[in-house]
Amino acid sequence: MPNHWLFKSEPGAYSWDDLVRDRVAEWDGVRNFTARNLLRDEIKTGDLVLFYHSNAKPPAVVAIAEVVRDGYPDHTAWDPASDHPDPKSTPAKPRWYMVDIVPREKLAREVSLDEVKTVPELSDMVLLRQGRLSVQPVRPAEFETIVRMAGTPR
DNA sequence: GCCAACGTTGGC
DNA sequence: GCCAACGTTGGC
Repeated sequence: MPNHWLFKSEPGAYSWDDLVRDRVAEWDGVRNFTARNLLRDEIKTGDLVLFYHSNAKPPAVVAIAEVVRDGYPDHTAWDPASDHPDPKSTPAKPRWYMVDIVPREKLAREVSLDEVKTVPELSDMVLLRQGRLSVQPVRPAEFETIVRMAGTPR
């Protein structure tokens, strides 16, 4: 069984449409140890990802992506020309990790953060409990609930 | 643009 | 190892 996750991205930086255009993305630039540990150790090929637009109007889950490569070192960390270099990370001792994802399907309609907050069975989502974590686990039931909401008119 | 929450850094 | 200072995220 695949595991389920939620990845956040600011659409101004990298949107769902960007992923569709690129067909595959290296999920680079994550610079948080909790998220790093998930990327390095837990998130595996075949896992499903809720793609969330943060800092959007409204912030919302917009689509489903799929992991196509297990965690590997984020090479942008030791590239001084990248958007998020970290001199403490080297090829010999990588500090940050990433996975590759591909677009799987856009939700029939997006499910906003406000809407997530109204659903009792979603009240324990990491999205609500620990709002700032940009790569986070999602329970299978939570994943199913959101997908179902996306197919159901308000 | 503001600011609360919270993760990270570094002095001690 | 503690904790103050600082930086970032992200909702509003």
